[in-house]
Amino acid sequence: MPWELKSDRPIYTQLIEQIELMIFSGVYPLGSKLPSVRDMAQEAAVNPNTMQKALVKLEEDGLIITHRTSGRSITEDARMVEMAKTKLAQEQISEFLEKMQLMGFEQKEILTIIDNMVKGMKK
Amino acid sequence: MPWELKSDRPIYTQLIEQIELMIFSGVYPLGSKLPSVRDMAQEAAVNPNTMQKALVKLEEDGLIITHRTSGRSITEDARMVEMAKTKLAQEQISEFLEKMQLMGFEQKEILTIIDNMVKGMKK
DNA sequence: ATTATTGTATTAAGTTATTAATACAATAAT
DNA sequence: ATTATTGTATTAATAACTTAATACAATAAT
Repeated sequence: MPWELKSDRPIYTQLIEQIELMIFSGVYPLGSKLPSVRDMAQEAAVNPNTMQKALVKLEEDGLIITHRTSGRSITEDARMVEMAKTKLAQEQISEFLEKMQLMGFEQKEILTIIDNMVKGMKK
Repeated sequence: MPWELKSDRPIYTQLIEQIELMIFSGVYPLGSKLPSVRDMAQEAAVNPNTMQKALVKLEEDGLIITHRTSGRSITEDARMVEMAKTKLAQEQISEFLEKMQLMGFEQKEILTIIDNMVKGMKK
């Protein structure tokens, strides 16, 4: 796992994204144990608190479970992973729709525009 | 125009939004002259540079034209206003779609989810 | 030509957010 | 019981961003 950390955005958000992807893609299988905060921090060459911050967020999203003194593990509930994915998506979406409405777009317009843009996307 | 400025977000972004709405809604008609930066700043009870920052952004978006020493005016081109609106929208959208794709969503999924959420919106 | 008004550039101050350093608390392992 | 390992909490340092203060430059108005 090549932790790719750029400096144009907060490190902890990048950690969140990459760990998420590792969970979604099975690098960390459902139910498996995660390395300790300190180990993960060292591997990513990051301060333990920064890694901690990322892990706490992932826990809030339901992807990770914390066992007070015996470390953390990935949830065993596959639906939970799907839900977390969807929850994150919906956060993005409502944030997005809110902005669009503030800009004065009607719902129909929004759908039309997105539809066009999606069609215009590569692949 | 009751400049409503809260402190939970940068002031200049709020200025941008409100001026945009004033343009879209005709408070500042196409081609009309804007008050000077200093006047607008005073009216909004804000530092001139903060207002300046907002105006520069609006200019980049094509809504406003700057006449070096004789102030600024709203563009006369109605299509320009529409385009600016659309441009802003598309920035929001591509940013959004990018995130969604990073999260591993397929295009079809994205459309479906948005469709559902829009249907669930009030009004 | 002078003055007043315009936008701009530069710099500093203030504020918020991010990251790091360190100490603490709980418990599994021995 | 002791020790080592775990996550947590608190505080400090750093960095980034936002806002403000001030000085500059260009030109329309007189």
